[in-house]
Amino acid sequence: MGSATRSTRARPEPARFGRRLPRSFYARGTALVARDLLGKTLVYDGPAGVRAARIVEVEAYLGLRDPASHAYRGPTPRTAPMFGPPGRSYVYFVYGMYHCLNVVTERDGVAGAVLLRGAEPIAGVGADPRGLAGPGKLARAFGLTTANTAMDLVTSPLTIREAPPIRPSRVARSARIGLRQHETTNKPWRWHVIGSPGVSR
DNA sequence: CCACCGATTGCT
DNA sequence: GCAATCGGTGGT
Repeated sequence: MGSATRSTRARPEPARFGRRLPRSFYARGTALVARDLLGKTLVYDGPAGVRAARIVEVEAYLGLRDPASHAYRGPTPRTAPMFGPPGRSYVYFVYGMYHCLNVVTERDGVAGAVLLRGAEPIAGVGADPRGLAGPGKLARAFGLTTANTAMDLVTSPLTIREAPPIRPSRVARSARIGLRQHETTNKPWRWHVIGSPGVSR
């Protein structure tokens, strides 16, 4: 009926970026999702305007089997989104001054997420090629805080969009960064685009 | 209630 | 190499 044309309709999506990744993309296993996020476009159509960047560095975090994961000891108020349905954000606050953005991966009830550690500027995030190199800097450049946790990447203004894939020969895999060295935490669950200035290190 | 500490960053 | 800075978490 006529009610469909009221002002409740969503703001037009930015046309210059690719199509949003479907829910199914996020539900294929954390490691596979992590690898496939390289090259995709992170877009946030937020209060400060449209911001976008190309993802070039990620890390996978699991749940009860991963001592390095926030979800290792079970769900808490902060980590609840990690146990929620796939395709949502999990943003946490660390060191009293930084925020970090994750993409939730496993099915509802199972913990799993991919930390976005590095990206290359596309729009609205400055031109410094090193400005998004590191999870704290990336979240800051996008203006993301804990207020942005548990956002649905499939239906909200925070999205990840399709983009030309990264050649396998351009992808490196290594141990995760910033963890207390432990046999169980040094698994090769970090992926990055070789040579990109958006990689933290 | 209290004490510890971190999926970081930037400066010495 | 290390200080900054503070909310989440777990133990008392």
